Amino acid sequence: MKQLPISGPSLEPTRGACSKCALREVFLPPDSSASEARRLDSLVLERRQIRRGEALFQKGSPFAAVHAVRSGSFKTCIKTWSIGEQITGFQMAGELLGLDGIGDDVHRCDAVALEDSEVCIIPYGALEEMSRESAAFQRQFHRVMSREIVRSHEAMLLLGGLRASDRVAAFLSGLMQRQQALGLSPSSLVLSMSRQEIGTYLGLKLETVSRCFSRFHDAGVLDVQHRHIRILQPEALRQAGASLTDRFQGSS
Amino acid sequence: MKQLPISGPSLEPTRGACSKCALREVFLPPDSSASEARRLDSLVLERRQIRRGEALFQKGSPFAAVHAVRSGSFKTCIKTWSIGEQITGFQMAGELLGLDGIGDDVHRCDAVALEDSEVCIIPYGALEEMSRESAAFQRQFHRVMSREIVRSHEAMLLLGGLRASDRVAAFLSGLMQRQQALGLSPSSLVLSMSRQEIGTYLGLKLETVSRCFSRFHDAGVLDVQHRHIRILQPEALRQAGASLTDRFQGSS
DNA sequence: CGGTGTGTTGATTACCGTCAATATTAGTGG
DNA sequence: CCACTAATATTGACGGTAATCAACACACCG
Repeated sequence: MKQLPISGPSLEPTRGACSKCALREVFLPPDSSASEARRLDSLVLERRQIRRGEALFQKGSPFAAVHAVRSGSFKTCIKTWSIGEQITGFQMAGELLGLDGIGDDVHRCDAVALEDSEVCIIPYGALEEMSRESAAFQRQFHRVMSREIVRSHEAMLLLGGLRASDRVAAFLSGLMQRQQALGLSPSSLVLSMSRQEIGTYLGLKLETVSRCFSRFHDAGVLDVQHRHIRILQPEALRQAGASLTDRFQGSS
Repeated sequence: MKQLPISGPSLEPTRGACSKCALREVFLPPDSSASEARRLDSLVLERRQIRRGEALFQKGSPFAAVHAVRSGSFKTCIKTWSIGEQITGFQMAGELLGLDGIGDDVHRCDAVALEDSEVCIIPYGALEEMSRESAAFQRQFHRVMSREIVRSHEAMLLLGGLRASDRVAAFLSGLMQRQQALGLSPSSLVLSMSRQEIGTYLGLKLETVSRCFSRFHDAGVLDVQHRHIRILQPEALRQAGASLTDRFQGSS
């Protein structure tokens, strides 16, 4: 296996207020004031560039800050002696990293950049303080944590209840939705992760993932060219991976 | 499928301060003062008895409070049209229910009592308020949420990376540890959930769960008699389900 | 232009799911 | 208290899905 060095000397961080970057989506309620935006900016004292393959933090390293992905993308994974690794999530721009560390002041997983990326560093102490001062902000932070819980419960559903092809379909649907939320093309996407990594996330082997892509391709649902994916029949995908998007109660 | 009515007219709630019940373990740091304990008690205005099979809350119902299991046990599950149900966790005495609801002010899963149970009702508003007043309490609450995130990440590991028998072993190891944390016998336990439910949690069919129990029984690792389990070789179990308990980094 | 990492495809196998029959328990009412 | 029923659990035979092993194709990089 490769080493995953904690990233070396920083590249040049970009400039610009965080209240205007994706962080706004995470922390500011839709109807927030200018003063709240200023406060939000004051949280982020520092940014950091991480190169592809480097670790933002690793399991066991002390927890001090939450990170917001400003650009690029990450995977979070648990490595074990017996299994290898389980990927617990992929994070793209505007999403948070490191909430797992609050529990014991120590990170419980690795966070590795899938491409050259930049994160905003939000010191946890400052976050706590601001939560105490502003009820609105507190609420928003709790929402973020709660949604992460729901998200991983949905991942459990995916792992526990779906056949291979449906997992892949649900995975792609999810990526699509997140891209769309960022204002990017909803039908065309470039995967920043390998088949191996998708498999590790979905509880499948890379060959199985590859076969699923091929089958969707043959069926005319997707146009697959390595990591470039175009969704030709979004409806067919949603149907295959219906479990995560349907909000029905199975009564009767 | 059975109906899961929101529980009817309450049974008689028990008396006694919450700072002395299992809730203490959850919310009070080890070195907490008496005044903090009093404050904690002030959070819980009400208790509620839930009968076996009844729902404490259901997906879609408005979120207003977090619940702490005082006695008995629960399952939380997501029901979908296509899959049936995925159990996202089992909660026993001293554990929290309902954190999923904070995100959108609506519960995202059902919580159903596995046996006659009692919960403490902690209004979320009061919890927010106390979090703003006491940094120590705030920290503790964040810890609880964070640990729930880590817990479900570990569940993903289990679902994605382990063979059937190892899932069952890890599941039993986990139950054992939690029993032990409550000061109960670490070697003997009575399952409050059916094989079906264990299977639904572990992403397996009930027959597979049953077979695993039988194989462990034959191997002399467990003494299985329906829902009464005695662990004869804890070491063998831990070894089979090593993934969740090992804290190593897979380097080199 | 090789070489390495990544992805695709095929053949075979192992594990778990499915279907089905039986056993055991708990819960109910005589 | 016992008989009866429904729910839960065990066990077996069989089949399907995904893992494994292996060969090959393709891009990206020096």
